[in-house]
Amino acid sequence: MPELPEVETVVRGLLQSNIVGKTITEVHIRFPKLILDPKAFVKDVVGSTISACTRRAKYILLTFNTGKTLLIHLRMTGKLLIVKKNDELSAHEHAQFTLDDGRQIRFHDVRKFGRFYLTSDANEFLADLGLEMLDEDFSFVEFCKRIGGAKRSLKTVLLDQKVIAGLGNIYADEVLFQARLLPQRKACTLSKHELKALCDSIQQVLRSAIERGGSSLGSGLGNFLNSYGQAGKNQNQFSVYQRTNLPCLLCQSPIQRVVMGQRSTHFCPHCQK
DNA sequence: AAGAATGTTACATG
DNA sequence: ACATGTAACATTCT
Repeated sequence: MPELPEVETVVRGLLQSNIVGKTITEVHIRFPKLILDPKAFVKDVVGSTISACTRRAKYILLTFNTGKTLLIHLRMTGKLLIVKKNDELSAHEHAQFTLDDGRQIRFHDVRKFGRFYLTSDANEFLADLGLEMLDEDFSFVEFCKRIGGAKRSLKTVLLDQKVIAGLGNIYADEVLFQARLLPQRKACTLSKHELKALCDSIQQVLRSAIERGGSSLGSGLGNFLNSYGQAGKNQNQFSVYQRTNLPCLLCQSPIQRVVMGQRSTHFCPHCQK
């Protein structure tokens, strides 16, 4: 689940929990593939103080006073949970960071796709990622430059993290509905007006999803939860995602589902052009 | 019980 | 170099 709004929700939760300024007294990695060199990682991080917690694309960045940055990618089912350090360990908790105030940050991941990366140069690590759509210095001109010429379909382009950072399968579909554009449209066929609609839709969809605390699908263990273990509310706002054959909210036509680039893709064949 | 699931990457093919 | 397609990762849910 975790796309930009979910990752942003996690980061805001961590900030609210006042983890910045806390020192890490103990680290346990119980799933070795989580990070390149678990032993070196533990050695490196123990004793560090968290100096910042931010987001870039779908990465959570924990910056330490040592100058190193821990980048966490949740992939499909990863979660970061804040608990008391004596809380019983549950299944799928693959890493834990004990803080000097008696709490722990735990990494929970059913499918084990999530990864940690420790770097002394976060900028270099993140250099190839695409536009940050909600940044203060976001520029529509830059957006057009990146999207406008692409010969690929809009769906593929929106999912390409090197073009635009942070959209995933859910929000790509929602954005295209909001912009009234078919996922199959080639990006290079968009008029200036349509590019503007696309740009505005991305920002609106992301902003409102963040306001609602992200999207949580279903009730399983893989479901998105924020750092307090709470579900989001945005799943109730979907216009097309997982609404196959249900009536379009605007025109009542049945929502269609096709597969593009191995991902299920939902759209209204009447409203989207 | 087969198929799909929010993400990414590596590899192959055109 | 670009575009598309497939498999793989690991597990759970429908």
